Amino acid sequence: MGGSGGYKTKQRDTILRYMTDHKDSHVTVNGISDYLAGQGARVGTATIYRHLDKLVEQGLVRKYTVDASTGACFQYVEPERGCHEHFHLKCEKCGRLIHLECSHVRELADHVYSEHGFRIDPLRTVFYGICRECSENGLPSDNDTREENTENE
Amino acid sequence: MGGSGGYKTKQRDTILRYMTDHKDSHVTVNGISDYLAGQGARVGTATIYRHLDKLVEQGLVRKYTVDASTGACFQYVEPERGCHEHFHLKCEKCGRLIHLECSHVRELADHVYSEHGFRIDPLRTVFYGICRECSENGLPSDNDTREENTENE
DNA sequence: CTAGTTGCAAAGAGTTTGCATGGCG
DNA sequence: CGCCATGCAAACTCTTTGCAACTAG
Repeated sequence: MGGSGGYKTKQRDTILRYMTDHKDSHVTVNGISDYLAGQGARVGTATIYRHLDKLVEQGLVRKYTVDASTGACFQYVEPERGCHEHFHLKCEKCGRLIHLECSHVRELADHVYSEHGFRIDPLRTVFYGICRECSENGLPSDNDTREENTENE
Repeated sequence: MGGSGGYKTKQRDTILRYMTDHKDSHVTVNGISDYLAGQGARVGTATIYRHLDKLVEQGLVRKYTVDASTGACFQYVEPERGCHEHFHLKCEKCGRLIHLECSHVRELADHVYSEHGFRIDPLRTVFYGICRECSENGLPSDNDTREENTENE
């Protein structure tokens, strides 16, 4: 493929380093932008999007969308480690996104694949529900969670 | 408080009927809007969003986001079929929605609740991945699935 | 009559694109 | 020097909100 892939620029470096530094969390374009701005290493939003796109194509970064109005999340994927086997929990009340790294989940994924022939994509799949904090602080009576008009953001 | 749930209006009826008529496919707000406009039963976009939101809260409709720039997808959930009891798998390639009735999943939900304090909402949770048919017919070489997300739409 | 509902348009949020400038090679 | 990369702002798309008119109960 033709050479390209690109020049080695300061911005590309900055973004990639940010991604590798945050490989354990999902980051948003806004988050990157703000952080870099705070570091005095301001990078234009368009540039961030363009690099992230390239990285996704190269398989170095995964992109997933939790909610249409929230914006996409990105995460660095370590080439050596292959696929990350962790899932995400999203609280419908506080909107928090929680990491779930748990052998049970991996087992489930294996089971669904071998028994049902369906290969679950862990990075795309998000479990919706109510997190511990919200179910403790939220309602005294927990008779029906769905009624709680969520302020989805 | 509230009440509601509401008045019985022509628009609500129109939208709900559209949803039940398309229970086997995922629809977008735009799709609904266009279709209704073509039928002479034009309904404002805001109204569609508002009703869909309510229907989601009531558990009659499921919402999921495939891609930020594509818009959210909605699908009617048949109350009689007890879809509240099980989970769904959504194939990212063919778009099919598969019902997963499996004790393993419930076990996982239980585990996540007892160990991680997170209560998963089966109604809203959708597992994304690739279904059996697509992974068999889809790619000639299956050395790397990750690359195959071209026509994601 | 009262309160929820509708629709339009404006406001927001996230993402993409055009274009002139700047930097890598 | 050629060509890709960068930034800014404008353009777009999807979604939400404000508000006045409307309608179900």
